[in-house]
Amino acid sequence: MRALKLTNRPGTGAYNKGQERILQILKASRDILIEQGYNGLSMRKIAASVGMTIGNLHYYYRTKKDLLSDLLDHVIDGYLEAFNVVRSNAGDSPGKQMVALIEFIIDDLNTQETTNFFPELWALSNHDENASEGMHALYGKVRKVFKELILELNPTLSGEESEQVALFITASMEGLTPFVGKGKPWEKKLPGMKRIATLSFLHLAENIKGHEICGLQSAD
Amino acid sequence: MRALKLTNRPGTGAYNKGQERILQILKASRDILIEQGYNGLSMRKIAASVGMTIGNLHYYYRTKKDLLSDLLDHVIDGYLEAFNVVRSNAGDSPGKQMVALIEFIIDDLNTQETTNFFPELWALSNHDENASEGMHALYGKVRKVFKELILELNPTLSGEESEQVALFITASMEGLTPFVGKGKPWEKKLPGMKRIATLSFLHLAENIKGHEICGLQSAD
DNA sequence: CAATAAATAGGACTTCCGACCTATTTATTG
DNA sequence: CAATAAATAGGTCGGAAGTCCTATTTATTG
Repeated sequence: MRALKLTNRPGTGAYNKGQERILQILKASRDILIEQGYNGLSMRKIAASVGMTIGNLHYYYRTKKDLLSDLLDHVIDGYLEAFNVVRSNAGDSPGKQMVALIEFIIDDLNTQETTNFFPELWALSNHDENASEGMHALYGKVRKVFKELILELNPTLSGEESEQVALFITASMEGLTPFVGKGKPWEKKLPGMKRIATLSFLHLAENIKGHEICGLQSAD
Repeated sequence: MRALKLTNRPGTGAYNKGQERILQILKASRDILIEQGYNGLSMRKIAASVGMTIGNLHYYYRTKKDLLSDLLDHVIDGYLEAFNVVRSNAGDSPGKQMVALIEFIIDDLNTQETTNFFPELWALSNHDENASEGMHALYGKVRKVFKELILELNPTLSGEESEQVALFITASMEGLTPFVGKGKPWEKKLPGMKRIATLSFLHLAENIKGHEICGLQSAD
């Protein structure tokens, strides 16, 4: 069950047809965003792709900004759902859970959607407050899971310290996107990156000491 | 000495004034790209920012595509120059050189230019062949340096293996951009990320074994 | 079936965009 | 200073963008 705000027009989506239309709009928008980037995303293209008129599209979304907001929420929700599914099926051991999540995230880089969507989201987040919020909400939830797993693997860490390690690990994986993503020059090295990542991150989580992170403005 | 193609119009930039104009155009374009994203970058805005007419701007750059190409080369060249300066001043020990480069790259994330420019570049590279080429040329040069340092730190690795470790390390650092960059929610954690990164990457480079990377489709 | 609201089509308006063209002015050079 | 090329201003064109408005059609509900 997805909990979308779904436009901000009173009445829209009350009938079944309207509900379906909104999903069609979001799917078409997502496809265009992925294939052509935000720069290539226009109300006219979306309407044409769905097979409706611009007037009708504006009946569902008064402004492009409203549509983008719903679109980002929609896509982000999809990722969170998939992430939670993987987490649920990853067994009990924190080590195994962490490896499963790392492998899922890195494998997922090799999809056209992820390869193209996230760089677009990062760029948008630099100039769009709403995109920034959605993006950081997503990553915050992912980090929270990693933070807790790291705490189990390394109980000497404080919550703050574990969170920083989680930040480093999750951010690092995202950085692989423009390099080993779908169609990228190092796409074929994705398995190697997965091995290095699991190895390196697990070692980091298990062995890092708190004082190695938070050395508050220490001398040389 | 920068070696820019500088437009593709015969004659342009022959006089001193023209040379300066081109630099003004590139600087204005860069500022707008950083502040408003590629979506907000238009010939009219650039012309207005420089204080010239659109007609005059088109005299220097026939198309927006030409301008973007020169702009990306311009900015990328700047980064490469800075990177090479740091490398030259980092001493002889491969370990120290690597730490210096890691610290430089991560510190640099905390500038508005880097924070905003690179996500824009990554997104562009998904839909613009020319942007993709320039971007991967830049990262290729950075990786080459890391690859050689890693080989010195860990002579048991093959060239191929060292390159993959370099890929992982450099990509990981880039991933920090949308999180600890200028104005980002975790900006204040940049020093912590720097410590974790140096620690983790140095350990990785020194201790990883070749078979841990290239386990060619081995069984479990 | 009538009433009501949702969904749709089609157009119109304004703004901005990239690109082009033609004089005119400015700088350089012989 | 004259000749030549560079640099500039200003206008124009077609197109695409977002937004809005008004009928008209369709679906739901009492």
